[in-house]
Amino acid sequence: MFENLDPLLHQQLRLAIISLLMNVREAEFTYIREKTGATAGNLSVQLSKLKEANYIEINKSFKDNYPMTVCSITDTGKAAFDTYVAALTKYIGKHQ
Amino acid sequence: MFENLDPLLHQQLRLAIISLLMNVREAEFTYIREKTGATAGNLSVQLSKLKEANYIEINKSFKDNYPMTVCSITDTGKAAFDTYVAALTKYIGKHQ
DNA sequence: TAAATTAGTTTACAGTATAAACCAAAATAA
DNA sequence: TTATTTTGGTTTATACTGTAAACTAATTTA
Repeated sequence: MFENLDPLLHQQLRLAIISLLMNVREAEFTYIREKTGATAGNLSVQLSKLKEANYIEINKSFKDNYPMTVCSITDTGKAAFDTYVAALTKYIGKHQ
Repeated sequence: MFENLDPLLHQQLRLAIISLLMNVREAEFTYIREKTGATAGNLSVQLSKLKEANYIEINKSFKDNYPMTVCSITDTGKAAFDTYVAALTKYIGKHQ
């Protein structure tokens, strides 16, 4: 009746990150930080977890002499998000 | 951009409980346990948290000489669920 | 009368989330 | 030039949470 909700996605900040990345090709660390309102520390940790699960890719480079971290969602991440949304919808389905 | 998700509702079992109670006038402990697949211990803890927040009411009585715990959602709980669903929808909105 | 079942609660532990502390380089101010 | 601040992060300590296991207590069954 109630499917399991992917614990990696069922967390506010990580869900917000993935939600953002579903809508853009890629996004900078700073951009994600601003959009989500997260602290840099927290964001760094949660991005690492998403990367470990292969839900996102992280590319570190330099831009104007400053480090720049660019993130993008993987196919695995997209699929996980779709599955999560489908499951979640069954919890809240009749009431949206 | 991303509203906060009520942490009390943003948890699988508690969300399942509330989701169930949105659809019935009241439900027994055992019924909720079967529907959610939770262990009795976990269910007991999470019901207590929902009660503390006044999201549900818990009535303990006896039925056929056995204790019987009956739960129902409060107006506060209904409002919280609606708010939660509205917020959550913004995270997953475009992809449902 | 011993064992199993029903219906829970309590609690100890593992896992998670988060902010604070930290790092390093670059830019700016004094 | 040298101190201070800013940028862009990472690491880590702590508090919080979720969960299963252990427990309680009454009842039923063998």
